[in-house]
Amino acid sequence: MENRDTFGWQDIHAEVLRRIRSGEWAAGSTIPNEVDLAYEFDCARATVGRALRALAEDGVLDRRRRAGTRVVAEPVRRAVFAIPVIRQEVEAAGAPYRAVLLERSQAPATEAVAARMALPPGTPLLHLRTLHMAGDRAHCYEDRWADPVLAKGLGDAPLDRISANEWLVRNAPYTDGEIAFSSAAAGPGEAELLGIPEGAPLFVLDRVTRQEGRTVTAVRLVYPPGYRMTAPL
Amino acid sequence: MENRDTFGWQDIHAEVLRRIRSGEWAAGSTIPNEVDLAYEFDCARATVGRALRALAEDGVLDRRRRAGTRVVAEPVRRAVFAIPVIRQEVEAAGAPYRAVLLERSQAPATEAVAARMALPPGTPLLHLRTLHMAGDRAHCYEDRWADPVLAKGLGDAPLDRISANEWLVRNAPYTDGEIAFSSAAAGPGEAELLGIPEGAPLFVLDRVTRQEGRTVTAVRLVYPPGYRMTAPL
DNA sequence: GAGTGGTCTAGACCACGGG
DNA sequence: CCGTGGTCTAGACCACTCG
Repeated sequence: MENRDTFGWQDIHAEVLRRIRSGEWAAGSTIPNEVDLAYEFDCARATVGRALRALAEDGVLDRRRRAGTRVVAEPVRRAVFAIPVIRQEVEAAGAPYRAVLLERSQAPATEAVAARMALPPGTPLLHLRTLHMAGDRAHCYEDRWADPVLAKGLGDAPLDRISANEWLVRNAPYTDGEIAFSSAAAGPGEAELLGIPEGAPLFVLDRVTRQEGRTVTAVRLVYPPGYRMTAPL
Repeated sequence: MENRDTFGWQDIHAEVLRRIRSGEWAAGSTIPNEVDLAYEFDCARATVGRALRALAEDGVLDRRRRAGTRVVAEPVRRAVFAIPVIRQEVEAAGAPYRAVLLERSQAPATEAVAARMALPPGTPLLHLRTLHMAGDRAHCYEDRWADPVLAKGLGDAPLDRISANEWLVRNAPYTDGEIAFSSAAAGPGEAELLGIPEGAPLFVLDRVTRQEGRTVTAVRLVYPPGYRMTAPL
């Protein structure tokens, strides 16, 4: 439709990507510098910079002062997963969401939990176990441990309206953390709660969040077989 | 060390994030516009824009023309996973890497594969099965199907030096695709190849890549129990 | 219609780090 | 040292969309 005679940064982004994909600019090679590209595309240097910065953030280019901009040799494939809010995940599937609070207690950290949270074993912690229901079917099982100091108030919060996760997001912000996916065989308790055979292959999501180096909460979400966590590439 | 009297975009980024985390700017509320913030921080509007854009890319802010910039109410947690190159993954663990090509053949697409690749069942495809070894231990099992036209040459390529994955990265670029994680019980074949009991909980990575809407390759990587895919939060 | 963010410019200075 | 990318500025125009 349009006959453009100028280039925006997205056009440059696309053109550079095309040259890389086509092999015109080989993996590992240095591409022209910003000034030269600005001349070629007849635009300001900042516009080229904007395009190249985006490609660098995508992991396609490696940019260094003085050394120039290189095409990354082995592009590490990165996938950005949107970790769903369980309530929304269930409702998006068209099922009514309900959470069943199985346990909320003060308990000393077990060996395993202490290791995950980088605390001495026996440290008093808040322990919450929740079953997330999609209609009358179990969607996933949540086993959460939280620091009673950093998450002060969680022990008494009304968790019928908002989940422990939502409470923590609002009241105990984190500065960093990790997430991990893995698989595990269903134990007797998990099997009964989720309504699946013992030993069934579970999908496990472990998440630890910290505030200034101190662990706020460690949560394990366990999904029955068939659950898929997907992301665009 | 330094006593700064000006603000860079990263300083503004940090300060805005602090105001959000502290509740000074509540979730869901609209924050001041770029012009006002530029006045407050005594800098150019573009500098504020740079900081706010970064926060929007992080999923913390929602920016709309005319409507202004709002603090996202339920920040969708995003995790960026670096999908490892298997050779590097193994060598990083200190084990010698070796790939065993179990099968390389032309075969018609099965129902399941046809569905995954959005092709009619029976379409002739390239089928490669590889066992990735870490020392004398199986690290993961790869089951790959590829379009023989888009991946022309893969059928004859010497896969002892570079893997099918590396060959495809170099010779059959993709424009888009998806990746998915899930769990599954080990079948008899997988169990024997990986040296684990039948029915053991596998960690499964499915990846499909396309070029201009046409599927280039569909690959399934199967890891034995204990494997973890981690990412910073 | 008007206010907001999105983009671009032409120029400037700075910070890093390869040679 | 000095070329490169990183950042900032002051201004301008545009695109979107809410009221």
